[in-house]
Amino acid sequence: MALTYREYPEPGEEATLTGLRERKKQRTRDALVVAAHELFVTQGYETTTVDQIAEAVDVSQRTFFRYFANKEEVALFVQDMVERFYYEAVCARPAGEAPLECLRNTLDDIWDDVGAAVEEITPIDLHLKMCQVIEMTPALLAARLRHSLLLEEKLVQEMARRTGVDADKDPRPRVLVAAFTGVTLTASRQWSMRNDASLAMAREVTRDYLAQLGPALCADWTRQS
Amino acid sequence: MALTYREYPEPGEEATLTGLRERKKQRTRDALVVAAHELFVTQGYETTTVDQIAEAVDVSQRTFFRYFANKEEVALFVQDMVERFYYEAVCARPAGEAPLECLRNTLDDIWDDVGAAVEEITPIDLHLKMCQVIEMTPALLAARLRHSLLLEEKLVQEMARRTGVDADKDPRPRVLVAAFTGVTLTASRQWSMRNDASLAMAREVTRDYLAQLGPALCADWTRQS
DNA sequence: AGGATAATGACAGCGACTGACAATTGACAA
DNA sequence: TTGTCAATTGTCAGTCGCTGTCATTATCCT
Repeated sequence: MALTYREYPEPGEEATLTGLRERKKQRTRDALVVAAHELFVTQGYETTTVDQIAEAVDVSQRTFFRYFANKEEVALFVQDMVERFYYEAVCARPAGEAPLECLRNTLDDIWDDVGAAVEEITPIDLHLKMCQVIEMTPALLAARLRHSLLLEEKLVQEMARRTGVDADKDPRPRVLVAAFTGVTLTASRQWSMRNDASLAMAREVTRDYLAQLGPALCADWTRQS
Repeated sequence: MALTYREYPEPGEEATLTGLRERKKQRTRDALVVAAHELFVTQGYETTTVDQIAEAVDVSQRTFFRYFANKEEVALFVQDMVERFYYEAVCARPAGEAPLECLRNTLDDIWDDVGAAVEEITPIDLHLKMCQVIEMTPALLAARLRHSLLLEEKLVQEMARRTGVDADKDPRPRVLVAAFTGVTLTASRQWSMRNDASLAMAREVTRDYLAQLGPALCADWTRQS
């Protein structure tokens, strides 16, 4: 069970589109993603078989499994792309920012670019509906949380690097990132369960939730925040 | 895919040990748990088949699936028991405490009782090794995170109830619980990866991590905390 | 003791996934 | 252009997780 996606920009390896072969592979993979998402959204994840997905793109089931290690992977493909996107945006931040600011500001900044990146693979509407399917489907939700944990570890390393602390001695990088991603996940979960979900809405909800991090830890909730 | 365990104390339904039938079922179930955990610990989760577990307890594979909805469930059985244990301890707390204090103090208080509760089913050593297997095995880690999310939602409701706020309007209960469980999960993860893991150690690591919640959110990490 | 009820075993079947091998297709040099 | 090599794909067989069904066995209750 690969934890990273094969076929995708390894660090240092450009996504070379040269050659008919490469282009054909990209097209097949994207077609599989879109076809799978459409099936998942219309008839549900569990009730969709891999054979159906393969048939929709007219490849063999075996070929499907050469592109995606398992059925979950094709379902989480776009979300994972967004996560990689976020991580790289964090790494590209100026050095001056405080850790929490860095994580939060990055999130606030990338939404438009995320939308563009998603559109290159699948219609945004489909992606939004797919987000709901992920939240609704236990197996997908579980896989999503595990993927988030992988991102978390990478963010921990980056925060430690930025601040010059040792993540193995000082718990603060882990604590910060854990709290941050915990709140972010909850926000995205609450967001996707709304029926008026949109990218703009995601930005707002996430911002609101993160703004409550300080007040929520406070002892006294009697005053309205 | 059941999200709760069948056969187990539903609210209001006592775990009646009356009757030979009930006792026999409990024994079979516990035997399955112990046999499964021993196999998982010695030869790994993925490489252990359900047939092997069933054979070790001398029941049919079909019977195994009458006790556990899937292979994951038997692996997470004890951890889930601990989570239920924690939740009920939270609900039994005095009303005066502030939300974060309540969650933290409960955690600090229950470790001994948790140990006793675990011992009733499986040797603690086995459970500790099983915790490591869970962290190491992608499928189990994913399932564990999803189960934690279920607990999270229950804790949100309880925190909202205690403080008299509406969890659908006020984001603070969700934000607090998300940050708290995020940090707690990270702590338990770091703990279980140590090779000197013990229950006492778990208490310490978790306490340390939670104590860093405030400082970690702080802008300035230049001073050693 | 005996009938109702619950637990189990045996079996057949589906879907996810994998290894192996043969067939096809694009890349590249002669 | 053509022939060779390597990458991609399809086919097939097989394992494992999991489920429905039905006959069999074991407990419960009067």
